[in-house]
Amino acid sequence: MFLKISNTIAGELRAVTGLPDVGLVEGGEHADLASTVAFSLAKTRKQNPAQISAELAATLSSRPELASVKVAAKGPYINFILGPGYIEETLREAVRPGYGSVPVRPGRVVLEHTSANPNGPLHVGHIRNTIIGDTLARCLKKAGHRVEVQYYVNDMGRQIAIVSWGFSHLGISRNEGEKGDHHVARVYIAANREIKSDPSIVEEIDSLMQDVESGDPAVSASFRSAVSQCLDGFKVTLERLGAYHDRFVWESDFIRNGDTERVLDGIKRLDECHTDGRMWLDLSEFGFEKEYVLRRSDGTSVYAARDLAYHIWKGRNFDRMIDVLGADHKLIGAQLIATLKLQGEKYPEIVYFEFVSLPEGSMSTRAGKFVSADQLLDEVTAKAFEEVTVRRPELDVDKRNAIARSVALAAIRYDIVKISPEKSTVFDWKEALDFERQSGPYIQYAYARACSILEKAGEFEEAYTLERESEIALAKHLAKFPYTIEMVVKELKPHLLAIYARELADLFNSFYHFEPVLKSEGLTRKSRLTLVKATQNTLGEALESLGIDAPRTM
RNA sequence: GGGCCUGUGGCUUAGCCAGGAUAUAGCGCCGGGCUUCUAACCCGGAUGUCGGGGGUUCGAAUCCCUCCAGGCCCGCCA
Repeated sequence: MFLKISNTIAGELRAVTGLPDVGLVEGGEHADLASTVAFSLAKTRKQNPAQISAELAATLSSRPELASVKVAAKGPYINFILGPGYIEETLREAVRPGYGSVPVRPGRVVLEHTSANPNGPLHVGHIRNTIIGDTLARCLKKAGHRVEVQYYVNDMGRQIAIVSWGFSHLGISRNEGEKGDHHVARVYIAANREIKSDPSIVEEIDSLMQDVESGDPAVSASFRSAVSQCLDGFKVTLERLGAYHDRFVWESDFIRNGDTERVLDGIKRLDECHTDGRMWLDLSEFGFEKEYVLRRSDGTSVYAARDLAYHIWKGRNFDRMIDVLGADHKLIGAQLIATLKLQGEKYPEIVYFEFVSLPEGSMSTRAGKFVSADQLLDEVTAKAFEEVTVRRPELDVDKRNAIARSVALAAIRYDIVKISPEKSTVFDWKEALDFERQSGPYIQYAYARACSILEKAGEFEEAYTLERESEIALAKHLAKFPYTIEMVVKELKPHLLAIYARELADLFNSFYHFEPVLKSEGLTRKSRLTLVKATQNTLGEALESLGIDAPRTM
């Protein structure tokens, strides 16, 4: 609704001024939308901008397309205030199930996220990737895109060789009840300690990497076993996080099926390719000084070569590729894109996020310095259970456990997704365990409240007459939901939805405290109930897109 | 040394790419509000050289230059 009226107003302004850019901005407290076009016209027309805006406002007021919009000049600004017709149409749309969704669009999108190395459990840094990626996938689907979500399993890297070596040399057995990924971390940390005290082990690691690339069955099986064990642990964590992958793609498959060799053969023919024992690309025409090495002098391929094969495969099977990667991948991501361009292949859109560190410094799986996602989930869930028990002591344990799980997931996902990805953050237990303002549970609570009102109200006839300030502000925000989803998908910025949902909950809570719903009467009651229903529906859709449960009671 | 990102009240943060009207919220602080639709809530108040300095513009948190501070990257690692 908001999108539609914005386009109409912009179109009218263009028609009236003849300018392509009509300076349409948010109106703040003055209006719903405003135009600053009078400033730019002031120069060419050599007139006072206030005079121009007054004239334009008068002209626009008489346009039939803007019949439901109040147009008024205020100084140099042209203000647009959306009227009752807009509110009514918004409410009619917002009460419908699936509000904000659009029909399926042509083309398929492949979105890769998380793809952490299987050398230890997912930690609070990795799950920033998971949550950004999963939220994007949900928003893309809501916006009508067909999406396949993939996890790229780095199963033949040096880290995995170290884990494999550790398993066969250190005899570290799995503890009772220990998750596979946590066990792998202990092996990995111990193996690194061994390497540090005896650097000659590095030769054994190198030899393992050569064996796996040449397809040695025993070594491959050993790698695969370690990776599978870790991945099984990841899957449990991802499930708890409410994040879903359609497919796990194994890096080694691109060696086994010959894709990597074929890709390297193709690259060999490029002018930018140099072979001096190793094989590398000169990407200086793209501004990269660094040599982009694809094959070692011992003949084995490096990660970049396999990644190239993976992306070419994705590009040929999908219409659009999106990768979610840590900011440490910026250089290699840009090199990957440059190389794909050289080959005339499709290249990915990459969403980067900055690092999450601990108060004591950066996280390191190798050094055992990390807070695992499992630990975070456990502690937040325990705290949530305490909270639920205090607030709802009458509920039985199962019910309280269910709410606690839902609240914990909301707290974790929201805490992470609300921060714009380009901001590096420091993990803070106090914030993670806070379920109040600007949190996921806060939004869930608004939803549960709306559900409670609707349940008590029973059947009612919908009506669309809103008069109070808090009602109108709420309804106007509902109108922006489809626009917000559009923006998230267009800009690949999931935090916009997080901010939107929080603002919606804020406005609903204010409305709730100012205007009685069930105790009001007649048209007012019907209209307010319709507003509550529209809000409940929109909050539900927003929460679903954020990967957060929408509990009817909490 | 070079490249990328970040710097907004004591703390966290939106807005920046597509420049506009007194800069968005939260935490914390001060003061109110639960016999009233779920107080995981609401209302009011104090708190800002939008890192510093130049520039462009009628207008700069937003664009350009420069400096400062922090993070990340610059492996025949992934």
